[in-house]
Amino acid sequence: MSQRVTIREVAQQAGVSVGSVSRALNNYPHVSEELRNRVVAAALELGYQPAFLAHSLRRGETNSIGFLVGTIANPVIATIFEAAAEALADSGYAITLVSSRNKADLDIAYLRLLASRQVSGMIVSSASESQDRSSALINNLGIPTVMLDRSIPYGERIFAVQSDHFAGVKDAVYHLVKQGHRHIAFIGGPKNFYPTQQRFLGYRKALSEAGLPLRRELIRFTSFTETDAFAEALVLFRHTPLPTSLIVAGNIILIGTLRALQDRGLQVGQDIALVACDDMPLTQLYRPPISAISRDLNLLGKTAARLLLRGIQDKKGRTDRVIKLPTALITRESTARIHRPEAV
Amino acid sequence: MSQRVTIREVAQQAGVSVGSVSRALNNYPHVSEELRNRVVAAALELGYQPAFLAHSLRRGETNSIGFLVGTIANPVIATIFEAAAEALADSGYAITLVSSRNKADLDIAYLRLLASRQVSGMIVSSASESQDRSSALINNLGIPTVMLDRSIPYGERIFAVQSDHFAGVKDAVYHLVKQGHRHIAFIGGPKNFYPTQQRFLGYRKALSEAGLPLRRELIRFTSFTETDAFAEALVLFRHTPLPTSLIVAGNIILIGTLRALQDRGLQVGQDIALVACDDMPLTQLYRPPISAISRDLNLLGKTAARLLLRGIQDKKGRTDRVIKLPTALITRESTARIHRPEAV
DNA sequence: AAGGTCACGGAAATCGTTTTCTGATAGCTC
DNA sequence: GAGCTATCAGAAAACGATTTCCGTGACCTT
Repeated sequence: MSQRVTIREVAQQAGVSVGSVSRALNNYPHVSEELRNRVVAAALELGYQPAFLAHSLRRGETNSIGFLVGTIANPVIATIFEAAAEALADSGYAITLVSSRNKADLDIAYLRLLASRQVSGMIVSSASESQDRSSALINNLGIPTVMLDRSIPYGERIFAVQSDHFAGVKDAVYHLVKQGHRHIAFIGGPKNFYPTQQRFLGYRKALSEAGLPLRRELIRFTSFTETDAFAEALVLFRHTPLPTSLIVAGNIILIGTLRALQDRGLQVGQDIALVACDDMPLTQLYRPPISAISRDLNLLGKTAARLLLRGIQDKKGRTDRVIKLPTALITRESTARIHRPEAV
Repeated sequence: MSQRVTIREVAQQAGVSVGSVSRALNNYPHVSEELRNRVVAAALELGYQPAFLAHSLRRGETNSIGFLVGTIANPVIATIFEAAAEALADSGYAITLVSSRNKADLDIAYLRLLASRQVSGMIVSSASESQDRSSALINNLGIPTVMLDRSIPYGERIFAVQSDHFAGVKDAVYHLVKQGHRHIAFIGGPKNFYPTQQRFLGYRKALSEAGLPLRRELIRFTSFTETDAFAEALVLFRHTPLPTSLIVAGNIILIGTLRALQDRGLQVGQDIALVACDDMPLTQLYRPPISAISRDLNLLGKTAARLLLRGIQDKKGRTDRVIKLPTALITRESTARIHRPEAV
């Protein structure tokens, strides 16, 4: 139907050679003003759009970025993505987004797909148990890559931007301790998941600094699904005596936990104090509002984009390879005061 | 560094001609089992990955789909995207995702970008005021396109998959009327936004069927931002007498509305009955749980993908060009019964 | 034994650009 | 006016695949 108009036709229309058209359109030096005008006019008239594929093939780069996520349906990830996408688009990159649904096989398959599509760079935020395998693959591919909230692999042009979950949870524990809590429970994501590890380390560190014992029965780890989180939370809530406070490490897990609380007829802030990770509409609007370890998702995305762009351009890996961003504890009614002093 | 291995080297390694390698790898007929094995072995050994760019350039198609959204940070859109992405990936397509942040200029720019990247098809769910301009552009581009929850443009290979918002809101109004409500307010998105239009039509239709008047002062339209929704909701709540029930058309708008309710100290289900559009964790977990007009987002995404794949393959536009999917009203405590009979 | 099909090789055209290489023209110096 | 240097134009070679064309044996059928 609408046959693609090629550079050859533009050249013919303008009465110049093909090479000159290319030089004129790509703002090369040694091109007379008159020629450039003639070419631009012809291109405009014919509605010429350079063929992306031919351009990239010759240039050897696609100007596109591969973005691998565990699931984009997680609003936290989606927000980070959007911020990064804006920054990358400003620099002329388009993003190929692949979602592995947290399946290890798909992580690998998608990384290969992105490589075969010759992306100029990658941002990776997958979350399967295949950390090692996919890290190794990322190293081998030799594509500049930014790991989002993941531990960094050993490679040359591999970078990472992380949130300081360790400090975040430490702050949260301090806060709870100050409110008088001594039975502080913890529900985290998978054990080999970087944010979970950092949060748990912060939890342990803060407890030990406060002189409180680490109680195995107050600690649960779960997968990323609401149903698993629900089940693990129930296990925790069946324990007697009920812990007086709880730190929930993850927004999906929070949903499962809240369901479990409602299932057991427990009131947030009344029967148990609650701190969530990541401040979302749900934590703000819940009754009572839920204290949260917040972080600037927008900044996270923008930083990842900037880091990647530098990684793509710089031949020398001179820049810092890891950037750690702060968290901030927002206290709300869910941790306002202790309502069960007898349990403390 | 890791020099790309070309088809020529594979041919040499396998001791066959370049053409045979291509035929063997692409499952062409007239290729002996033995040759195919030899080629596959050589390819595996060398770690050969066909160059995507060269392949696409010659074949004239990229096997990639452009996906344009207003914002992927909206969980409803993200969920639909994920479902569609899975189906498309199964058919060997990768997705280039662009997010216009509901800006009209960016809608146009991104559509052009996708076209210049020679995507095989597009799924479009943008939501700016540029409906007409972008519709016209989509028609001109001649790329098979599925509109997500949008009115369908006139073009040949343009399709649409929509939710039956009209019926959904009608059901909601019927439900409220049955509960005894006669002052039913409505907060919608932008007026030229297809779902808003359909929902408002359903609202009007149901009111008139129930013999209730359409009261201008009970109807508000807002943009997609929480802050705008908050402001519009406040205007509504300052009106006296307060409407006894409210239908909120959109999940972002719901957030703003809930904030406004809390700001005014109004209790959901107590001071005002509430029906939301789209069932989300927030509607389920809110206290009291919020009635919602639900729809199968997964089905929506899968259907869009299927429709697009058919549109790409079929030369003849024989298939239905619009698919409408049902909604289902889920009643919860937010509309359980009237607590202010005096106001009815 | 003639004819047909099948399985391949080898070379070359093609996709639509960019980039290199080779000239050509103009302007300048002396 | 010869010689030299910028400055550009035009032809052709890439980029790495797919695809076509032609040719050649080998095998099968009748």
